[in-house]
Amino acid sequence: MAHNCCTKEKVRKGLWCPEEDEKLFNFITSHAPASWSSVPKLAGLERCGKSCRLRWMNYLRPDLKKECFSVEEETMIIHLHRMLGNRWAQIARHLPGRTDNEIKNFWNSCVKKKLISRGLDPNTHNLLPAPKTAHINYSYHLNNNNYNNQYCSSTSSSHESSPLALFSVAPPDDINVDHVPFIHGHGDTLVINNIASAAGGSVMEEAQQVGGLLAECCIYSSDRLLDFDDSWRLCDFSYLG
DNA sequence: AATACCCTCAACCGCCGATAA
DNA sequence: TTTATCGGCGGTTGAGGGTAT
Repeated sequence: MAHNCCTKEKVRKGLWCPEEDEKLFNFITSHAPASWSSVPKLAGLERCGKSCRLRWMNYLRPDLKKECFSVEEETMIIHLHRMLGNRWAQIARHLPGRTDNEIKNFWNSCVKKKLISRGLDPNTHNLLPAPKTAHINYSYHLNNNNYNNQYCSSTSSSHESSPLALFSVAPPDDINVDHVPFIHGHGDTLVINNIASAAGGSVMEEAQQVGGLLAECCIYSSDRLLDFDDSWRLCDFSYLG
């Protein structure tokens, strides 16, 4: 059923001009309209009430942030999307000054592509079928004052080696936070399967206690994005040629 | 310089649930 | 209980700007 305000004649559509913005802004900030459907007539606008509401909510509201999304906001959006799916309005409630529309656009134009490039399905946040896999020979050693030079290793076979390949690592059953993998290759993406369960679900907290520095790598578990923290670092692995 | 293609994002559309009459 | 209206939401569109050819 059409909204009452939308069925009236002389309803403008399309982009808002500065004069319209000024009329709407002045009206809303100086009145408390009972309903959005009454706004166009009272504010002297040839728009429907829905359009006025949208313009106010998404653009004119004084509490809106105008700057680009921060890294923290992006991380928050990814986390919330994993939990809530495409419930943009709910996600927006956790990000003050951001609108559902803005977050939706940001997701569709930027975040989606980033996740895909990291080998993750943006809808499910699970791993996509890897276009390339490289079984690697990897070793773990601690990079921490208390545990320096402790070392253990595990091996697997290798199909190919490319410094920028997306690769999947199946850690040994006994992986734990005493055995933090060391990664070379900044910007690479390392996918660690089952690390959360292997570490009792608190690998990040434990890893922070282990200490070290953070490498510029992207690290994911197969079922959730792991939170980075500057207090620990993944260090070394080597490909089998 | 001209054209095609791509990307971003503001705005619209259609649907849904809540509420009032 | 039914109907009309509204606010709110998610999906989609298309204008306009940027980039590649």
